[in-house]
Amino acid sequence: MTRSIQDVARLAGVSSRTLRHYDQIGLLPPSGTGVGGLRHYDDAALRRLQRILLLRDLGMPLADIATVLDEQADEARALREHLGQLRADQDRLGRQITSVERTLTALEKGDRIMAEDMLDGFDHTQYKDEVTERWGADAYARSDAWWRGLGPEGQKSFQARTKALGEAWGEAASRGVDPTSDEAQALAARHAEWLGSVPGTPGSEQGRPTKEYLVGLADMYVADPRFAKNYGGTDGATFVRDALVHYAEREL
Amino acid sequence: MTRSIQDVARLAGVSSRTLRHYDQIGLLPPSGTGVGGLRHYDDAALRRLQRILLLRDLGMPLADIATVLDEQADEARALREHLGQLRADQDRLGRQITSVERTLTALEKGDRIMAEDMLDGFDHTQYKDEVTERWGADAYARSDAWWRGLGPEGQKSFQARTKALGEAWGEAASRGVDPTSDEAQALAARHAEWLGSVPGTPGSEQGRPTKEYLVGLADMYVADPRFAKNYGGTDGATFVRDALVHYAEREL
DNA sequence: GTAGAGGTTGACGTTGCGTCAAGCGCAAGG
DNA sequence: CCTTGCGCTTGACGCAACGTCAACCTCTAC
Repeated sequence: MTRSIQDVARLAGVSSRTLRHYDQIGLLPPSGTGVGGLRHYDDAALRRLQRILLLRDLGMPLADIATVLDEQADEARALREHLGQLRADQDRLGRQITSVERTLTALEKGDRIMAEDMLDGFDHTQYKDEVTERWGADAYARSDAWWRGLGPEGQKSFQARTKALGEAWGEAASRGVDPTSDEAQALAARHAEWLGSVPGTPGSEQGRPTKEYLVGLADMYVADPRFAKNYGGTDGATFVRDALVHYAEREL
Repeated sequence: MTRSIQDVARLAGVSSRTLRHYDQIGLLPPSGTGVGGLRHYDDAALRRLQRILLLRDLGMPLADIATVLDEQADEARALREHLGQLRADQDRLGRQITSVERTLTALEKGDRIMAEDMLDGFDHTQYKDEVTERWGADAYARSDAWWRGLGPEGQKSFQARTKALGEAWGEAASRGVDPTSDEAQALAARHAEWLGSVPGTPGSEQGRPTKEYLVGLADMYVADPRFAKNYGGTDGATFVRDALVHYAEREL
């Protein structure tokens, strides 16, 4: 028994266009054609369609489905590879989500927080006492809440960005780049954007730190060895400061 | 001061093609053009590019970015909507991942037994090579040892039970029985018990398969025609799967 | 004079179909 | 007999975000 393209489409819950597409790419040719080129499908074709749709629903590209079904490829291996792809996508989505959440938080509440987490080797509790003393226990609590709210993924993502930024600075410093050069200024822009993504940073409501905050922070990078070590010591920190100050005066 | 397209591309870490694309769609026109149509970009364009790239990295479509940046749209609202989209994608991915994992589990652990005794007309050596290749000689040897250990009587008995079970499923499926009905659930129980009697089945130590194994297997019945044909094709296999999944969720 | 670097404008390829557009075969109705 | 109309056919464009040629131009350096 054979069915028309519409019958098959209804049975399988897809459009007839999809079936013609599958025919076109050779994924599912009809079992035969009648007058006027009308496609008809037998049970074998239906079963093949079911397998196709299952794999498709798993997110596998049609090209991969074709090879798996046609060439008796190692189905398990294909699925494992596909699983890796899916997990990678999920990770990326998770990072994007925490980023968007962070941006939203900054936009909506503009919470108070200080830069201790990322400036101090990523141990955001390391300077708890100092932070508490300087900005109050309340501020610390909120900062801590923000940090924990990021979740493991978000924290890792944030640390990765922080680390990448620090390395870019260090690399540019070691090459003796001019702090006022385009390259250094681009880094400064990234730095400012990064700061702006941290809720509580003065100016983060606008997505970028205030000029005063940025300049003050830049000085601190040089003055405070805990900061300086993240940028290759005093020399590196000096470079960073000069670049940031230059940036702040021009852009902010 | 203005920069060439390559300068901007390097500074921002994108390709010049991307910049020309952004020009083409009106997202980021160059601040001016020189001889021969050479594009050049000023600082304002660079800042706009930075914002574009930030939003792009958050996974926002270029079209949305354009509206957000140009029409002073509600950025927070746009981000929230985008966040919803991201979360939906993540959910879908999560479901796909668990589905693939289940399918893989069934493929890797289940087929070891099923490939020989049930899927292939009860010729348990027919796919010896395939089994050996996929899961190692050790796995095949153990399965084979179990099978031989049953003796002629035991083997005949097992085959009879297997055959009877398959026929009962097929008969119920053809009558259009509800997978959640008592009748179908009783069959599911028999099926689970049957599985539990096969050494190597996850959970067989307790005499019944684990929930995960049963659900994964159920999916395979639909996905793999070698399984499906034992239950009257895809339709029958779908019925069996639905009944088994329902059973697994309630009983295991 | 000529090569090379760096730029330009097309235009096609990618993925999985949705969505017209134009035309054909067959049945019912006027 | 002719017209509708349904169901189907084969193109062909559109979408997202560019990558990747291809052909051509302009300025500089040797």
